[in-house]
Amino acid sequence: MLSVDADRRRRPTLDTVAAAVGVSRATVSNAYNRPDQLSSSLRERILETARSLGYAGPDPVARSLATRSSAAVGFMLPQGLSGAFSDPALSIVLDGLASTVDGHDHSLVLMPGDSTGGPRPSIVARAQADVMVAYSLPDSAPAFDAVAARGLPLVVIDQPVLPGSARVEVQDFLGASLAASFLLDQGHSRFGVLTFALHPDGVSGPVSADRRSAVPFRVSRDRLGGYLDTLAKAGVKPDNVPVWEARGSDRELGRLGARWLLTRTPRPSALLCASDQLAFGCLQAARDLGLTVPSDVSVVGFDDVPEAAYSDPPLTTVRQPLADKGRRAGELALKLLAGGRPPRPTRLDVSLVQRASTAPRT
Amino acid sequence: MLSVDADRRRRPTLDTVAAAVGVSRATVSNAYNRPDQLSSSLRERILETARSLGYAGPDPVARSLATRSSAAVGFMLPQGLSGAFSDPALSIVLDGLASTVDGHDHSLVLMPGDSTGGPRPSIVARAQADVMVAYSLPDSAPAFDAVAARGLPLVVIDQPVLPGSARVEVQDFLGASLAASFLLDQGHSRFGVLTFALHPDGVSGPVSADRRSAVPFRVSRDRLGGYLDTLAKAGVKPDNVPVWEARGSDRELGRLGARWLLTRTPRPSALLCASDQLAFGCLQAARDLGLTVPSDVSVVGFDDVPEAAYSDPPLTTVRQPLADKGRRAGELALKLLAGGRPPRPTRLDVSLVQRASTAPRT
DNA sequence: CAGCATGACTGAAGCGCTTCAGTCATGCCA
DNA sequence: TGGCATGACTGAAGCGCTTCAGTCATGCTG
Repeated sequence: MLSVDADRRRRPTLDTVAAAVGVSRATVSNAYNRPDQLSSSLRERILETARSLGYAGPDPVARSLATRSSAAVGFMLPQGLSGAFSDPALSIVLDGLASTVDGHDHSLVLMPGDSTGGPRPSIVARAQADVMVAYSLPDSAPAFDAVAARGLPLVVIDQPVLPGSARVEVQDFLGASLAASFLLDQGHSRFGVLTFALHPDGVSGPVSADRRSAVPFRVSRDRLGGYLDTLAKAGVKPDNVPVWEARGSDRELGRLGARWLLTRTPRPSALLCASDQLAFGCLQAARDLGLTVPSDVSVVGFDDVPEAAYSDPPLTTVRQPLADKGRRAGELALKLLAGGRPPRPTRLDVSLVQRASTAPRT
Repeated sequence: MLSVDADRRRRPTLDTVAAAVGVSRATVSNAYNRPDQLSSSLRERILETARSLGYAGPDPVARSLATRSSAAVGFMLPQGLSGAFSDPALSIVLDGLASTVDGHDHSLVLMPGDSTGGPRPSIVARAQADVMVAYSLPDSAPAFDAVAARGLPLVVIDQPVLPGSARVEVQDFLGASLAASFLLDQGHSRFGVLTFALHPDGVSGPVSADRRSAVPFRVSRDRLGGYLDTLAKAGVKPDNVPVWEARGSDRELGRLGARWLLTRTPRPSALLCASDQLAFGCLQAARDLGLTVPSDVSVVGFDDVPEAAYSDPPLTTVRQPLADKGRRAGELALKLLAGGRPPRPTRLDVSLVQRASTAPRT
């Protein structure tokens, strides 16, 4: 402990190096940040001395203070990382984002959410980032106020418009509607819907009518709405469509919900899921119950994660360009950072990918 | 652009608030950080004024500079986030870590690696974190020097000891050896091994003898070594065991490698994989080739990710306590931050989980 | 050779905050 | 009433860096 403290206290600074070389602090700073401002021989000498003194370069924090920029983008998640990373869709988005900002020498600060459906405001208030990206937080999450209070630029992904923020999103409603139409065309008439969280309260279970109103997660709202509205237009009353809400989007929660859905009477001949993970759970549940997909029951997912092509059977699903979503968000973040105005929202396309988990109703 | 700049310039600071309330800057600071240092009525007044002025609390960067602590832990990855997050094992570790540090109001800064097998030194040098966690980087990655140069405390996961660093690791060699012994006991004698990267150069393919030496990734080294040494002790010469190196650890790369392994002559009756993801790829490859698991070929994985219980067939695999690994790393990081000395390495247990992807040789 | 552009380096003013040694009433005890 | 502990607040010294307006030789032009 003592020695750590001592280490800290002794760490050389710009001044140390400047004194050792016999130049001004500004010159040493220039040696690192503006090589064109000094002769290369002097620069070499400075760098060499720095090395021998154990000086690792300008302190990032002090640098950030002086430049008023921390070269980092904050990423706000609706839940803890556990839930987050078990969702491959998020991983892909995050990767797209990370590679974009990393390419511009910005780092990524992760801000996990809690039961309120987003990071705590105190976390946001203290995060060392100069632009924030929100990923599918509930509408009016407290985190948004915290971002606004700091006056940080904001990019939202899968989120309704917020004043002054840039936005990238996917046509979730349309995608869901494509899937529902497809199944209707295949002759199905008894449906079940499996959605992920409608509310951030961590509840799983059958969805009552009142829980279906004022859904704060836009994605859930649109996918569920896209399914139910399309069915309703075709004459399938929402009241006759059992809906299960899973508190997260993973395979096991999907299995649980699907078990419930597949034991309703009459049994649905088609299951519409809000994500591929949930759909994988359905495949499992069907197996558990001795049902065959797709002859006994058709299943569609949403996202088209890579695994959807390899499941057994391969999944019919709604494709959205996940990596693009992340990349685009990264570009927007960098643009806002550079002082750009938020452009009009980027809307990404969806399409239905037909594989083997669906079949015409026999 | 103008307005953003103006916004920036106008943002209130502690001084603005202090002046507005008519107290000293120190008192405003105390209102936020040491409520016991002033009367609660004054504190209320300060907070109220701050709110009305649009002051969001002390600037995190300035605060970090003054306190010489950025309340963040850096996480260094061997690859880009894409590869990283497609690996559920990493996600789980990261979640354990994140929830631990988040509970102590520390944030998480991600530092993705590149083709050198770790984050670029420049990234490390500029990262605003006061402790670093390295996850399975290659031995002597340049990132380590950068950490050392900054004098930051370091926690390594799955990594050989580095002077002054804390360490948590899993008994990979033992785990691999358990799996190999098990298959030997089951009567198998023709094996194939599927490993993830031995070197950070992004090469996939059959592994030659020279590539097998001086493997910089400890995990790869130990798992591969555990497999081959155990087989060798039982009389199965390493030269007779085909080994495929996948450049990453995902299902598709596994499938590719398994296709090669399963088309060797004689065909292996058992496949030993360095990860569950690779093993899932084997299951797929076997299906592709019209082989049945486990009657035609047995497959074992490594990690025991949740999905291993649900694959078809469920995977026999080596279990390691992934979440614990992350949590423990988080605790160590916090401990080092508090000035603690690195304790002796934490060694986590492994065990073999038998499921349905293995069978006695017929 | 005067005049001037150029290159190389410096001084000092911040960036916004924390912290610690004080200062100054106040109230209490003997 | 003197002495002193206590609570409330302040002044000023940093934290380590960037940046911009200079300063000062130096060499080039006409």
